[in-house]
Amino acid sequence: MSSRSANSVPLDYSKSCGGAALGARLRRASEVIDRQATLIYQMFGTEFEQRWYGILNLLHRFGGLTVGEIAASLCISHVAVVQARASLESRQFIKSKTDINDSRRRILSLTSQGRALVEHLMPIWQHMDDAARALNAESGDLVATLDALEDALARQSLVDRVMKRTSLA
Amino acid sequence: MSSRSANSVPLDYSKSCGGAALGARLRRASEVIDRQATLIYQMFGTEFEQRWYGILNLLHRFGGLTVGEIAASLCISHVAVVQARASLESRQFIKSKTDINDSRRRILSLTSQGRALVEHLMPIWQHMDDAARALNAESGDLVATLDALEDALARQSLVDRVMKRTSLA
DNA sequence: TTGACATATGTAAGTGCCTACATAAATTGC
DNA sequence: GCAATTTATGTAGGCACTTACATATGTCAA
Repeated sequence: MSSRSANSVPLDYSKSCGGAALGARLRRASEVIDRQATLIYQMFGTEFEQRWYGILNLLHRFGGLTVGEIAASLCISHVAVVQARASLESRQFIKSKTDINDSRRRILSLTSQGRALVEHLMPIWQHMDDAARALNAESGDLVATLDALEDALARQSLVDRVMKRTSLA
Repeated sequence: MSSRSANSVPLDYSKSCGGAALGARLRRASEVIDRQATLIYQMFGTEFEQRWYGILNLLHRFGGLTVGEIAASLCISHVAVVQARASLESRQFIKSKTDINDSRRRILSLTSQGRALVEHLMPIWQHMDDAARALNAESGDLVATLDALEDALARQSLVDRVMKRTSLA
């Protein structure tokens, strides 16, 4: 490596950054977790996409649900649900039918293959939960911290906080 | 809404989920922050992409750097840097030249327009830093918690933690 | 000094979300 | 009972990353 600048460039600059890098920091953490989870499914020999998790779990626990209900419950856009649905339906893990009482709605439910997939992955998910609980404890309760962040942002959004400090306020 | 199932579906199911949802939880938080930051730049009337931030900051503080140096410093892939570079260069905020001593390398640096953009955004970034510091305090030191999470994962990865609990160990 | 390997950058395609927009069906007000 | 609005779903394309692979250049050992 050239000695031109190597000495002066920090090894993990994002750690030293404030506001505008907080999102990047969170993104990086989520990507690490996602990557590791993907590896675990691979080692377990099961084709599985992260985005299936919430939907499969909800359908397994609560039976048939609409796209909108799932989106609301998982706090994601309905579009994300629609996309995951396409992916799950093409592999026949879920099926969908139009609601008899409201034909705008589409009710999703597990197929027997979907149920089998959930049963198959249950032990892995249990282990992941255990591991996550340990990680959470070791990190000083990340989950509580994320809850607190959401609360803080609900009290006053980042936009409001910044605008308050600006001539644009 | 039909009464079919509404009562039984939790409002924020991802909060009640453990391991496999931790990544989703982090992702959601990062998206909230990113979205708000995007709004702030919009209100400030400046076209700005999130992914420019780290690179512009590094180049502003440390002068010319290579793609690899930037990637290492920001803990992102070199591909992410290459893509951001294309975006920044097409708008003439940065320029690049091949390293004289090693023609595999490409040294990126700010143009005068790039420097002007950084100077223009400095006050906003300062406000965002202040706001982030406040959010960090209100959330119970999110940054420290993320540091601790990274440390915990470095001690033992999620993969190892799960495999240890599995017959695959 | 040349062949094997390592390093730096770049391209293509994928991931899991998103916003903006389109369409169809239900509801509401007049 | 019909237009205006709201609600539910769907499509197109974007974002900030990623992995897998391709190419060019440098390094090092026999």
